[in-house]
Amino acid sequence: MKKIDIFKKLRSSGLRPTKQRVEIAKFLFERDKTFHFTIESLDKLLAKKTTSRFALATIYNTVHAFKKAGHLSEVDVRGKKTYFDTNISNHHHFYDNETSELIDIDASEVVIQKIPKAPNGKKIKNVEVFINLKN
Amino acid sequence: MKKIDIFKKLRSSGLRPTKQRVEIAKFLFERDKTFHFTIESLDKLLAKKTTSRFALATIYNTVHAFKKAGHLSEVDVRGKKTYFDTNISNHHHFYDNETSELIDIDASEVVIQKIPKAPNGKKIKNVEVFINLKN
DNA sequence: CTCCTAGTTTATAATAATTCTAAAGTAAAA
DNA sequence: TTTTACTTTAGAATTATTATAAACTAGGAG
Repeated sequence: MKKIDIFKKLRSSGLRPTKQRVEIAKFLFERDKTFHFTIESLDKLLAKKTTSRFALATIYNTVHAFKKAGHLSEVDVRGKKTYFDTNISNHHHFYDNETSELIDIDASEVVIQKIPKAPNGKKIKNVEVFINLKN
Repeated sequence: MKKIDIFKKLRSSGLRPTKQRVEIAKFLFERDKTFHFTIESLDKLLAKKTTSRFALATIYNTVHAFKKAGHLSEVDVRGKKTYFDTNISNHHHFYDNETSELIDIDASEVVIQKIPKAPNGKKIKNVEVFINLKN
């Protein structure tokens, strides 16, 4: 994804393309594979990769802005830290407890044959399959 | 579950049946239906139900001891608080975002037809299905 | 191009959930 | 009954996250 596209992506979602947002967006979205991270890991990786310095609050702000705009999704993982995912399509996850690592599973890789009805007055928003791994 | 059984349950899992543990265990396990809670909600409910007072640290200690002994399970829910479940059998959950409420789904209610292989060198520990609800 | 304004970044403080600590208390073995 | 190891407790410490308020900046108005 080129810089011009990053600009478009930000603009179209009502986000001013500031220096910080562009740098973080480039880091997150200029990838072939999907990327999973926590704020902490992102902070460390950005510190290594770029010469700029980002306040932690900026990383929180930016990641949440991207999430709100639909450019990032949040993953349900047990634990204190919040995990984010650059893959925003409907999909599932492996979770490796040993390494605290998430791996995407394409929606087509999982077929559910039977599922219960939603309780009275409620509807099913989405179904997440979470496969815990061991060695 | 009678008091004597609570004693046995604690003893058999290497936990001294102290006053606090017995009271908390009675509150958690003397139920027909499974019970979902966070430390905060348990603390409030205990404060209402019993005359005794428990230090918050004791509730944390006790709940973790029960979990370690296999009497409670922990549920993956996105958010800051940790959810626990008195249902320790393999099962799934509905999650109502509006009310932050969990509802158990019996393992037999969900049939998965197709699932990907675990990555190289890893095995599947368990599969959790999490159904998000909306109104 | 320059000024203005609303949106942004930043360092730091505040909050929330949880864990740690060390002293006082208690269960159960000796 | 005494001893010892395990528990409880209040409060401090830690960790992740959010709020605050002052300094900064992008982009439009003139």
